[in-house]
Amino acid sequence: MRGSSVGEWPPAWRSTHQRVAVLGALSGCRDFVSARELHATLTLEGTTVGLTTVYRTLRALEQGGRVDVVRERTGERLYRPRPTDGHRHYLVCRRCGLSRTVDADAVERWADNVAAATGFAEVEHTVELTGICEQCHAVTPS
Amino acid sequence: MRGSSVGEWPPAWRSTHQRVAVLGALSGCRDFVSARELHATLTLEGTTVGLTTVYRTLRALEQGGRVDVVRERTGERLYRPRPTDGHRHYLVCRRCGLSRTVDADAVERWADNVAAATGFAEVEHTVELTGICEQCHAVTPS
DNA sequence: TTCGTTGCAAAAGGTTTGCATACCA
DNA sequence: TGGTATGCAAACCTTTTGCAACGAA
Repeated sequence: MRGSSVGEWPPAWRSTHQRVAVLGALSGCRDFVSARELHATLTLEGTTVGLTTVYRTLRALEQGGRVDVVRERTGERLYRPRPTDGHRHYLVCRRCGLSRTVDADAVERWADNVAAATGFAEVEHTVELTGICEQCHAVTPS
Repeated sequence: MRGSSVGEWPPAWRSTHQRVAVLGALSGCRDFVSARELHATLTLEGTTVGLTTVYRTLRALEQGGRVDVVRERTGERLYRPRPTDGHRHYLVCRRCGLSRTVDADAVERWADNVAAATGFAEVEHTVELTGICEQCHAVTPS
């Protein structure tokens, strides 16, 4: 979305072992994960972090534009570290969760045009693509 | 409003006064409404309908593809009757909720191309556009 | 009469908050 | 030391479900 400054989030961001752990675990994820999954992973690793802290950290990252967020059908939020600057769009497998970055220039251009044509200001867009990846589809086509 | 030639999703769809009321109230909405708002509206009108029934009716309409659904930032679902067949995309004002149908052929084509190029099956897409409408922006630019 | 539908209450599920404690800078 | 971060428990919100009563066909 437009207008999010990617630089520095909270004025004072302390480096605690919990935050480092959350960031580390998140970085290790290639696909989208929920706060609960992240918390479970950390716990299994032996890291002591509260679920609340995971939520708070993810929210801070989200506000800072450092992660991409999609919503499950249930409303649950799934997070993924943002590879580079600017936002990305993904195609996520509904079966296994595999995510794949897709080229979304066409959508970006379209969104810009809509913004210009409608008179709306501060137009932001969310695009979510889901499907069944080749592997999953091979196992159970329908 | 007219409800006779409605469609036929659930194998057996009984016409109860509650369902007629929900459909009527929903039809009267030009913009997106939540289940709670719909329920409140009906209650104010003097119609006795349970919140549960509103949810169930909306879910049935959603499954039958008779309403468009968007998600609030909070995760809350907002519904709007679908004008015609085929799904639509909207540009919604974050201040007043005003919604506007936008031409989304470009996005449809792009989604189809992505589906074809990635090997994913049953690709579905969700596109949500939000902004500040001209009126609201005139009142408080930022 | 039959069986889908309703509504209340309670559960579920995810996310946020209050508040006392712990700890980084 | 000062003020931020943490974590537990409880609160919140929206949505779903169990179940007995109801009512359309």
